[in-house]
Amino acid sequence: MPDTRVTSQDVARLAGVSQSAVSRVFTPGASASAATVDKVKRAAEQLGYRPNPLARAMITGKSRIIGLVVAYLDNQFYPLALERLSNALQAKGYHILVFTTPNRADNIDKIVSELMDYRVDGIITASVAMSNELTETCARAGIPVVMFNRGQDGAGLSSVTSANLIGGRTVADFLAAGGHQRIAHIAGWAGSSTGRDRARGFEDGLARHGLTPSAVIDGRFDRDTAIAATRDLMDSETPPDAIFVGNDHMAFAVMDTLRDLGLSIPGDISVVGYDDVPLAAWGAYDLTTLRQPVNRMVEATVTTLLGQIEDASKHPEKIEIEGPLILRGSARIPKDWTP
Amino acid sequence: MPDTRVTSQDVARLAGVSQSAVSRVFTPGASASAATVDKVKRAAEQLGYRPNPLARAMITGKSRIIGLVVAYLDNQFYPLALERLSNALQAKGYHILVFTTPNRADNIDKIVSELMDYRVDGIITASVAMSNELTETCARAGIPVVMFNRGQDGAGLSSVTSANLIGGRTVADFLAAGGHQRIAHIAGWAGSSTGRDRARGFEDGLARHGLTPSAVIDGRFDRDTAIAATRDLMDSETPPDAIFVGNDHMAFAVMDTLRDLGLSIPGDISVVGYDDVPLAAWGAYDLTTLRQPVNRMVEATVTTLLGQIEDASKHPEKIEIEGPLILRGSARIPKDWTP
DNA sequence: TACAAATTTGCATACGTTTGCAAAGTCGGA
DNA sequence: TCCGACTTTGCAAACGTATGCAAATTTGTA
Repeated sequence: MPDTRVTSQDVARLAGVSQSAVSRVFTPGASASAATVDKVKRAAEQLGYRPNPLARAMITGKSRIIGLVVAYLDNQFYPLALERLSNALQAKGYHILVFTTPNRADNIDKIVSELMDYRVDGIITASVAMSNELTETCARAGIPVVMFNRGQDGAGLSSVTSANLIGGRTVADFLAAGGHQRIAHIAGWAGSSTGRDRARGFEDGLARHGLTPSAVIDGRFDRDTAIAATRDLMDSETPPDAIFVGNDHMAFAVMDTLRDLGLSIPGDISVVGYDDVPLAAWGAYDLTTLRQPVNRMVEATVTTLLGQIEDASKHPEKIEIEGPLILRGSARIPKDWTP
Repeated sequence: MPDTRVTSQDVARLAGVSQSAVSRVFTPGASASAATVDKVKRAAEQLGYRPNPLARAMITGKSRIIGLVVAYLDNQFYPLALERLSNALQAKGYHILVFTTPNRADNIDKIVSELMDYRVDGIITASVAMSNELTETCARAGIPVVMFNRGQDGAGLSSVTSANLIGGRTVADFLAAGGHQRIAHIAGWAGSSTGRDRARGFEDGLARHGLTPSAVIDGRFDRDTAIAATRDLMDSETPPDAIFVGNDHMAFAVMDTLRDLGLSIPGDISVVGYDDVPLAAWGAYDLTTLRQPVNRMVEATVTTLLGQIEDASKHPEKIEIEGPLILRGSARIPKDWTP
């Protein structure tokens, strides 16, 4: 009957060895004879012993805990990423300590302090930007940070994003090839690299076709803002016949609003999103969107982070992963379209 | 310039007091003179000292970490709950360590072991059932557990759910009053208390009106299963004119499928869900559904859990929270309907 | 068989806190 | 002014593990 609080001492006593021996048996790198390993394992099994990760963390300085800072979970993309990240890290013996935050900069300061208190081995920020000052703090404390789905100008931190510039350009090509005349953009939050890059790629892309967006509005990655923006666009003298929306979450709001106005999609107007969250494939929206390959992004995030944890001399890297445009029913498809 | 790894020793040295004094200043209950408090705070500020929670956890046995076990994050209800839980717990100085699991029982065993390794102060399981054996293990280890959105027959554990029986009954009343003739139920997973209770409440409710469900199919809280179930239902000789679906997540699938079949909602058939996730309010679905008051459920969860943590003698309690039926456009509304 | 090299083992210490205990200090009232 | 009651303080021992070091044991080689 395995009971509470059994320590390496107890195991040592039962196995007739020293506490150090027990420790060594449970420490991957350490040396112990086959005989000791056997005795100790047997005793440990019998008592139901498992090493205390907290005590271990104290002495090694490694907690095997990764801090995850996340802002909003209402955009389906993030829970999905969280789930995948947790699975991948669990498989490697790490766990995720969650910190939620409204996207206020001052708040992040506090949160990073708390993270450092817990001696997390690494930090993943999802949809959250880090000030340069904060970057510096983490670097000095030797805690690797990976920004997930957000970039940063300085070379200080690792980041994993999709190829937002290329993605924006692809959408531009697609909409231009579709023969749309007035193409508007409800952009992702201008305060985020992700939002800016998609917008820039999009405008660049249009320019190549001699076009320019009929309007660009900051949607702030927010549903209500996107709804208001859509209303404004459609109220104008020359409403758009296509809208590229900065992410799927807003695109759904846009589609709801357009239908509210009695418009047909894509008959009257095309809508293209960004992310390809599962909901985009559901019948009610059937949204044409540029996929962010969440699996590969998660994989890259974990690899980079663990790499930096295991080898502190490793340099931060900025990883961009390209995703395809997923053709569905919310936007007119050009004849002979090839991506 | 606050730097890495400053300990209470360093602060003590600078402040000219003993290390214990520093500890006492940072320990809420302890006694220290105003003069010491001042000296220590000043020194701590200057060095950028913050107590190490791991060391604290070692000695007190309290980690201020709550383990959260969660199965699937694709049903919007759970990320939302997670976010709220995290916020509420953070406000109380606790943090969430996430454990994801496919819903396999054997897996849960391992996960609970890991949780106990980390000496979590409490456990919240969301949409996950606990075996009686496991319940026993936690009880013996003195770790309080609250099951969120899932109940259990034995009296061993606390649980917080909505009033699923009453909810199911309310939906039955509503659909019966709407004059529907053949009412089917695509139920939540029969392996979950939540799914069973809603189904039972629903059948009881119909019985009161002298009705019986035209069909009951286990949808397993799964989108694909729900789609298949819907197809089966509509393929039958006497297809239903109303479907009560065990949760919103499946209800969306049902609506997509019905529309695919060219049916009009609620003209040809009414659909009612359960949860009232944000998506239910969006234009594309506009789903009539029974609300699970997530805020109050989270509040109750946190209160119960922290209560048990702070007072170990407290008994587990089973809390049920009633929610209203939210009337929207997916189901015919009876004249003069009052809940 | 003997001896050097390599491996295994135990001892003791460290990690950064909290806390029981006893000594020292503070305060008020007679 | 003196004494008891109460508060504050420092000392030292925990908490459960990892690890450097030196002693002990095993292994390999001539």
